[in-house]
Amino acid sequence: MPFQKEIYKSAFSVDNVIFGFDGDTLKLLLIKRKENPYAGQWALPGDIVKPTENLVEASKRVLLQLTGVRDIYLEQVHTFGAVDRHPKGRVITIAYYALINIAKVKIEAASFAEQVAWKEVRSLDSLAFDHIRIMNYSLAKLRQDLKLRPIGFELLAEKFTLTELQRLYEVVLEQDLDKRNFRKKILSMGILKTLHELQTGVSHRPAKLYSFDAEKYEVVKREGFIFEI
Amino acid sequence: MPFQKEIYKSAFSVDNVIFGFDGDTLKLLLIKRKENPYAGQWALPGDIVKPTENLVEASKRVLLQLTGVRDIYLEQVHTFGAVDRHPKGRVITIAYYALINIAKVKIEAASFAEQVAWKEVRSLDSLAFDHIRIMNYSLAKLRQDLKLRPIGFELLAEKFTLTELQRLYEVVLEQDLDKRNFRKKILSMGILKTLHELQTGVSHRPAKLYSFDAEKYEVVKREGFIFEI
DNA sequence: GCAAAAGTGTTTTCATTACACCCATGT
DNA sequence: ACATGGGTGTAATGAAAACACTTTTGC
Repeated sequence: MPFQKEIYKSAFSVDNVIFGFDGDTLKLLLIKRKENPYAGQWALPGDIVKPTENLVEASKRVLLQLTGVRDIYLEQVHTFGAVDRHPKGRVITIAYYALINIAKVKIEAASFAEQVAWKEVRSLDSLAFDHIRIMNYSLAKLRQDLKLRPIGFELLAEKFTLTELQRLYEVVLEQDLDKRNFRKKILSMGILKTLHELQTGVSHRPAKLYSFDAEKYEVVKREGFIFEI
Repeated sequence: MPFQKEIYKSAFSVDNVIFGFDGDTLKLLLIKRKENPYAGQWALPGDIVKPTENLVEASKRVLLQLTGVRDIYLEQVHTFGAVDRHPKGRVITIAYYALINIAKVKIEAASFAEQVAWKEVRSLDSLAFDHIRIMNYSLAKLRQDLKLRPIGFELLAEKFTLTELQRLYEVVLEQDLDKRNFRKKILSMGILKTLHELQTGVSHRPAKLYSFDAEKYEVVKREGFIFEI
């Protein structure tokens, strides 16, 4: 018997903070809980970790089970462990965050999720447990990371215009950026591929399309580079 | 009964990565374990979290019990949760790190610590559990944080010279810094108090003494400032 | 031909870097 | 008087910020 019985009176869970972008606003993937505690309330998709699974695996499994979302890169944010954060016992939770393109995934409620939906981050005021706090913490980390690394490409379609990319940065950072300076900077990083294709079906001058060049990024990253907007 | 029994077959611990500076090298506070697993090996001071304590509290309690170190600011680094990281069961651990001035604390082994000691970070090659990995991860975070915030003052005496401060940055970052530029920069931040006192007992021109001005730092921080060396 | 967004360069400003000599003290 | 680290300023370079007009398409 490795430890005394009493230490087993605790459990740990994972919670996923999944940000999505619809071209206009920043959204969060939430489930409506079917079961108690907090039945009927919106919550982050999360659940207890099984004894035989690693944390990120657990996070991916839970996300898939509850929302149908699969195959995404999750980054650990922080562990929340206040004694009273869960009404039914001592449950600490490890939060993970990710960015995804809303148009690329289909969401589907299952397990103890009664519904799944994308909700605007700015409109959220209450969530189950301490999930508002977890969301705010993750959002702060997202903003910080967005300034240091080229994340954010995940949130767009495969092919995107520079204006779309700029809009994404503006929405996440909640600040306006200068068009010329933004383009100069993002292009000078050498992590975009010009596709020599144009936007179609717009009633104005069509924009050039770009895609994120993961290989170039790897090279640049190895040489130790700092991404900053 | 909140959850099924089986989820209680897991536990969580905290581990402390305590960096210290002796004016010359960066050190890590370690304990020699008295008990199994890993009896006789050096390890980070850590232990299982009790059901009734918050995580940081647990971290402080464990640190005090094992090493005698009290009253320090601990920052959460990351949670490590590989299924096989603990030989006796499923134990995930939340790592905290801190910086302290070696001369200011007295360390004292107790509980399941047979010894406590400061070991040079550069000389470490193996530790109990996955503690080397945890240390490396924390060191990376320390370096990152050192560039963004004025931590590091914790590692020095109340009164210090600019050369001492520079030496600290050089040791942690493992790079040489230009004396004039370092001084220009650190002074321009307005977070140091000039004490109008001089070093004594040195066989060269005595240096001016400074102290960290926490109030000025709070003001500057509120106005949103970025510390960078 | 008008509306709507795309696309494009230059100047100014500021921060970073590189760099060498005199100063105050103890022995 | 010499050895030791303390202390100081300036010029050159490069990055960031500010800023306005022409272009291309659909209707």
